[in-house]
Amino acid sequence: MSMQDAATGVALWRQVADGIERAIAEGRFAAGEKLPGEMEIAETYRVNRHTVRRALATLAERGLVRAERGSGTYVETQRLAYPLRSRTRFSEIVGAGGHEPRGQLIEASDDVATRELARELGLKTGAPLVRIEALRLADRTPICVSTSWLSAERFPDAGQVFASVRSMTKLVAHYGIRDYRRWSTRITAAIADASDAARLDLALGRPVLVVDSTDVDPDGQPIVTKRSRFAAERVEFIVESD
Amino acid sequence: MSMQDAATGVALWRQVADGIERAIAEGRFAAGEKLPGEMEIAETYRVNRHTVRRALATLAERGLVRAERGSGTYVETQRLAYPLRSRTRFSEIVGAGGHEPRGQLIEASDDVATRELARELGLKTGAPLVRIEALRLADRTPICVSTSWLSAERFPDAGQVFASVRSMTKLVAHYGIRDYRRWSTRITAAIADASDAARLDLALGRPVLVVDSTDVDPDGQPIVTKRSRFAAERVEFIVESD
DNA sequence: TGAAGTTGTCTATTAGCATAGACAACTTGA
DNA sequence: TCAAGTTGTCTATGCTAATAGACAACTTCA
Repeated sequence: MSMQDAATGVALWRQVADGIERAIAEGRFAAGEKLPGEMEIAETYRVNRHTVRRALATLAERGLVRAERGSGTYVETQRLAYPLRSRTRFSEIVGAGGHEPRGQLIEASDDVATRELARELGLKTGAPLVRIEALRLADRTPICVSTSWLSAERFPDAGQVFASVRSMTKLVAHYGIRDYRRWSTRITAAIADASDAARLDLALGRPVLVVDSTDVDPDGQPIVTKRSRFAAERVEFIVESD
Repeated sequence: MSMQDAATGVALWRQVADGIERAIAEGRFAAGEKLPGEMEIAETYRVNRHTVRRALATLAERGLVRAERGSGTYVETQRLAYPLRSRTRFSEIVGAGGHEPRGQLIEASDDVATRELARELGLKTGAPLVRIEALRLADRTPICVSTSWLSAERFPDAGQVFASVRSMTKLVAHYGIRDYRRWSTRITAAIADASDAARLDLALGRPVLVVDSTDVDPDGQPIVTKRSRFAAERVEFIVESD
């Protein structure tokens, strides 16, 4: 009576996928952490790299991991809890969740105030503005793309400053503003457009949370108004009633 | 995010095999019971008959089921507990186990006593004997092949009698012996020879328990001496110390 | 800027899985 | 003895799994 391999009839890629999933579930790979390379996984399971790729593909389809070409495959982070209150700082929220907040400038340009922007910022229509397009990440995971408008008179060269400090908090601190608070927040949802989807590494047709917000300094003077698009599958907003 | 079939990466035959094994474990098919035909199983699982055959083959290899050509596939019985004591009756032991004892004559012939046989039966060397080759089963499962020798003088036409009664107990009762008891029992083991293997439905190279025994009547007079070959994988002898 | 390392994609080959049909070999029960 | 039903075996076909190699596309870091 020959002893049967316990896994006969179960595809290799399935065994590999189950193994990786178990490892993640057991916490042997933390959320956001980089998995070993496909070659290395192939060696540990003693299978072909293509077999590993198939296993990872199924995990990616289920949202457990995310592959980044040229970089590696990462354990998908849990949906980030994003509280909305008067003190809302991306870096603090992400840091409190155990992740490293990162930011990167996509584009900075001059703009002029539409009527809506002018009203939000307490300026006149047509006032000169600086428009900053930025991507914000937790570890390696893109969280949101935000378009910020600031007064070009009050924050000259804001684009260049942001490029170096990569943080809105640090940007305004550069201009002597040590504190600010959220003045208004409006939330809606939409389907990511092509450029946002690309930047957020989202599949086509996926939803984003669209947040229009304005921050003011301690004197109540508007500093910046933003339109941020959050990857809906990666965050959940917590509204604290007070 | 398309929902993945829970069984993707698991071969169909494996799923069928697991399903049948679970059904047996849950008692939905009793030991010794006949499974539905391969065609019927194929329909319930909605797979090809050959896929069912593969599933059954793996279960058979593990000893959970046994296929009988032309008849059906049966759930393998548990190893039969076969107590060895002075009152040892195949039919009683098998019946006590909840199975139907069956016997069938393979061959009956005249023989003469070797010195060993003569000693066992209390006869002289060269005395005329009847030799009965019989197969004994529990339900449909072959348990043992036994070669029995009886005195041709005391039990004339024993072969024909056995052919009709199919039981050693009934055979000797036919000659007026209402009771008998085990006088000696010796146990050893061997590999089944080709003919025994075929009769016991054993794979080549499988072991048999070889039991040499002699029964005597209430007066202590030897009745029959036998050499039985039990399928080792289907029985376990219980030696009761008293 | 370049080298090393990563994932993505392509072609190709071999083995196993699953299906289908036909018929043989055998058992069972009428 | 026969018909129906069963398991066993054969051929054939298409699809999936798994392996192998090569190179492209991209990121990271020195």
